[in-house]
Amino acid sequence: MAVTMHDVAQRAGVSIKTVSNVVNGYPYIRAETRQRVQSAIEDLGYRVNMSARNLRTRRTGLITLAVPELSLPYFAELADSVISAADTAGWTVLIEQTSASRERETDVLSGRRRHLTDGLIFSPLALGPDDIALFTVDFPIVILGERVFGAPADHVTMNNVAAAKAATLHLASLGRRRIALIGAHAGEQVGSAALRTAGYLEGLAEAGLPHDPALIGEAGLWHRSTGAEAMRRMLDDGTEIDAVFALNDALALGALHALHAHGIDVPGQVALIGFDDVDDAKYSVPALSSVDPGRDQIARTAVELLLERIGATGDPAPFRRVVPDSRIVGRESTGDVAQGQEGRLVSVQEGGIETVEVASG
Amino acid sequence: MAVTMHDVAQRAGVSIKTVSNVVNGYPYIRAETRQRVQSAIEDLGYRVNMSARNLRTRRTGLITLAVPELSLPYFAELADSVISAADTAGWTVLIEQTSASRERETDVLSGRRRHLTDGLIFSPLALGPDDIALFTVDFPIVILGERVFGAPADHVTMNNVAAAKAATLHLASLGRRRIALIGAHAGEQVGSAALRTAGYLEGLAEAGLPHDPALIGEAGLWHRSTGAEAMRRMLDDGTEIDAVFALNDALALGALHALHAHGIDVPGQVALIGFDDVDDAKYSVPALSSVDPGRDQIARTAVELLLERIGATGDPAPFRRVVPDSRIVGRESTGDVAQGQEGRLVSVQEGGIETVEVASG
DNA sequence: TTGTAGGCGTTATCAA
DNA sequence: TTGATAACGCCTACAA
Repeated sequence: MAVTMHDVAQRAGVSIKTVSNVVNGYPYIRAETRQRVQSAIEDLGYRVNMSARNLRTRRTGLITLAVPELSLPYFAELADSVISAADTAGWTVLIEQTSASRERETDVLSGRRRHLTDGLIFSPLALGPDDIALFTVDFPIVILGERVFGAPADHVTMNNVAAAKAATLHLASLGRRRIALIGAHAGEQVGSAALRTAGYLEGLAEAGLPHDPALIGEAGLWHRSTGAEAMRRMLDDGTEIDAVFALNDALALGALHALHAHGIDVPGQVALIGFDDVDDAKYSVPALSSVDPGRDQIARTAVELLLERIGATGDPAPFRRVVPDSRIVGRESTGDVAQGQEGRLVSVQEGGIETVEVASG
Repeated sequence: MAVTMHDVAQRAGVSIKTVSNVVNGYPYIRAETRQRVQSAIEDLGYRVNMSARNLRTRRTGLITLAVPELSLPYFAELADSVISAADTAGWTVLIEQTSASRERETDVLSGRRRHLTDGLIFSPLALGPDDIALFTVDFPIVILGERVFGAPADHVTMNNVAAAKAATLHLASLGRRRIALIGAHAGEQVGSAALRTAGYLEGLAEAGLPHDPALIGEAGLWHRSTGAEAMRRMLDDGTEIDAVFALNDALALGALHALHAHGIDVPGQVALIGFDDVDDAKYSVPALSSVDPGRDQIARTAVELLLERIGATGDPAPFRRVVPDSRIVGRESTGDVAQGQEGRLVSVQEGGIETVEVASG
């Protein structure tokens, strides 16, 4: 049977409450008493029973991070950052994988596991603006991305349009004229695909390049395999290109594979840039240029906002939308650095913080 | 204030116990009563309070998975598999990152979070055979890997020696004579590095190749960067090689980068094989041959063994050691397939199950 | 088939 | 500075 505060109290010859005080760092305890309790705790190997504490305090000390899939490097790295940030603040993270399915994303908001944690950092991929009502719940949420603006929650997003535009302009500045896009979602109005595509189009316009639909490659899921397929299709169609902007790094690495398979030199014949700046990017051959959307800052900010709201009392603060700075990192795949050299910072797109008006939930 | 069973009972005009029975699927309830309770639950938006249930049942429904780092693709994919397997069985996974530090690994066994979950799947990287005593705890553990054999726990391990030997023999079978190893840990007696190195030496011996210390490249951490460095050092030293066995895929991808930077053709001049068969392997250029250690089966087996032990009553079953089959997957980097083709199965090393004698903890 | 009583281990309240 | 006592919300016995 597990050791309880009762056992410790008995052994130390004090009351249960005193043990509790010692455990929780209550300051007004005689040093001698504290010492005796500490010894008893160690002798008995006592550990606080979290379930009991949680029941009593109505807090679990856990937050949920809901992402599509951990095996996607971007989300694995994000999870790493979120866990570390939460850990520093003394909190523990529970990860939910949604597989980007509508059902599982809904479940995250109202399912079985909901009452296990005190708050949610949520990166939705299936839910959209029509589902805002689902976000009206009795626990704080921080939403990553811009699929569901208007939901009663804080948002931490990427600088998608500005960063995509900057990436496109960077390719244009290298003299590329036939810039393909890989990863588009036809007809979608919200989400990263739509925003990054918009940025791409803005970039083309600003560079004075025409928009050719043949240069748009669809890819529903942003995996290496779909990136490779989309690239292959475009090449097989005989579409003439001299640059590729892939909407994330997985797509870019897949595209790189397909380009290589077609005997096309990167960056000689085709310059390539991705998005996310995952760790892999540095080590592909050639090393992949990418957009660094400020992942670590996103993670830290999300945890910060969430814990702030969990700890908040009184009137709810207005919701905020935070956009970290993003950066274009030039590497070998755009010829920004010679082979074997580190990536270099090409440009920075500034983010910002704004307050969002939402009917309080 | 949150809705409790009490509120539901009142609304449905039944006792608390009846609500509890409905919630927990107790069969002997009149359909009409059940219906009434269900409606009350929905009207009120009632959710079970997990803390209270956990306190009462002494179960949390959570298990911990402790790994070094999620940003390492192998562990991200392992976590994905473990979460999925646990989810299927109705369990939730809490991930702890240890950064392979001794302190954090010890913490996993006895720290603050220990009482949050019912069991532990642990992939230690710092603790070793001298720390077996730490594993004598009052909750079940499944250990991944073979650093701490003898600990009172079930083990799920890779077929390290046999698989490494097979990988080495595969390179030899391609006519390679100067097979380098990347990722060795000098002086270490336990752990993946030691075992895979042993397999490499066995492979060399069986192929009748001499062991040349110049062909052994050290790399403490198995990251892409350290793999690239180790490879670079060896190349800069002018060591003659025609094949590389990297002890994991991250090292292999780093090595590939370094080989490329030196203008060396893979597999033309140097054949390359990794270990882990992470998703990246398929999409590097050239696609990376690798050892598939049976990750998914490892995850499923670990979850299965753990849940079995959590649910066990009565005398403890003897500890088991399970070794899934491993496979050599040949791709472009060993010239096993032509460019653009899928990998092919080169060989299978059979694992097995054995019972381990350990003084019961 | 349903209800009542009691306790799981902790923290909050209020005295002492 | 410390102690008694009452919840927190649920489940297990046992009774009806």
